[in-house]
Amino acid sequence: MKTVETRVQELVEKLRGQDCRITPQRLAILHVLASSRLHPSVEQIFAKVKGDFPTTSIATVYKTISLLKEMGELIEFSFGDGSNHYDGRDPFPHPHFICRFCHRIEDLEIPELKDIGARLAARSDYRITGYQLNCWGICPACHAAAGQTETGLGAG
Amino acid sequence: MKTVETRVQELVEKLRGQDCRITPQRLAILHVLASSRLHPSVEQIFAKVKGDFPTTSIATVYKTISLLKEMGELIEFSFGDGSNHYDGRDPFPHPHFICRFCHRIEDLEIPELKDIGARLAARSDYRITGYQLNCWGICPACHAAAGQTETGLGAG
DNA sequence: TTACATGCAAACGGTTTGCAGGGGA
DNA sequence: TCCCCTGCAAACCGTTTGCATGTAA
Repeated sequence: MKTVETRVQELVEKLRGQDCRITPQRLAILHVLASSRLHPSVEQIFAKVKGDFPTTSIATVYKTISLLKEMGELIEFSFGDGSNHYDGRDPFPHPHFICRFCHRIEDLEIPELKDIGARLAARSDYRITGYQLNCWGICPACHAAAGQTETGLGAG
Repeated sequence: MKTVETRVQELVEKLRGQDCRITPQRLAILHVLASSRLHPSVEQIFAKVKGDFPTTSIATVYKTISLLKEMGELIEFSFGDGSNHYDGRDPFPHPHFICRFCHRIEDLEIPELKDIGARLAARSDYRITGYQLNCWGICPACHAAAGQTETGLGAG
């Protein structure tokens, strides 16, 4: 995985290539996106950027996010919690894990599903061009913190 | 797969078991949920129910949906199109396909991923209790209707 | 008869938009 | 300098809530 600064520079160059200007606010947003492993919401990105630029508007965050999304440089997730979440580190589809208790969102390594993308893309009748695999459950921290009663594989 | 009427009766009995009343509006909602293969939104369910009960309120649809969701009798999806979609025919997780052009949502048969649920549940470190696999692409109808340029496996 | 469901309207919260002023290139 | 970007506020829209009335059991 590339470093945070490498990814920021990559995004800067892609924006410049689209005749977009690199403002201090945008740079701060890019840095949050490139460094956040926990798939932040717009509100969370906004909160971090505000630390450096207190006058920042949430509309600016939305506009930059929208720009990057159109360019295919970040993945948008709707986990049904009311707000969307974003992965700006790795815009290529990969499995995610959402803890039912603390709601943290992490990348998930599933070795036996490593080639799921190729398998899906190879299907001839449906022309699959992208996917999202989201898994819900209990993260190690929450599992350790409390005995758990939920078992089996239920809805969503 | 069970018939529409069988599924409606099943839902009726589960609601009765929770001391819920079976009103004509609810019965109509159950019928739409049990018969819709295309994973309707609340607005779409509302439109169908209104055909039989013109005075129906959308709040009633939301309340019944919420009830069934809590009972685990339907799956809720957020595909990022602004509204949630529901599967009341089969509340057990299974892959879905969303057409990028006509936005239809269908169940997807992926034989080689038939045991994905078991594989995920068997993972010891993360206690996975549910999942959603959503695939985006071009449905046969849209593919036939127009030449397509999109290839590869891009973001979500 | 009575507790629950309905339907209306207002509230809510995340997202989008319009616009005047500011600043990157 | 020029055009894009910012920040504010209002609009937007799916969803939730409160409450008086209606109705299933």
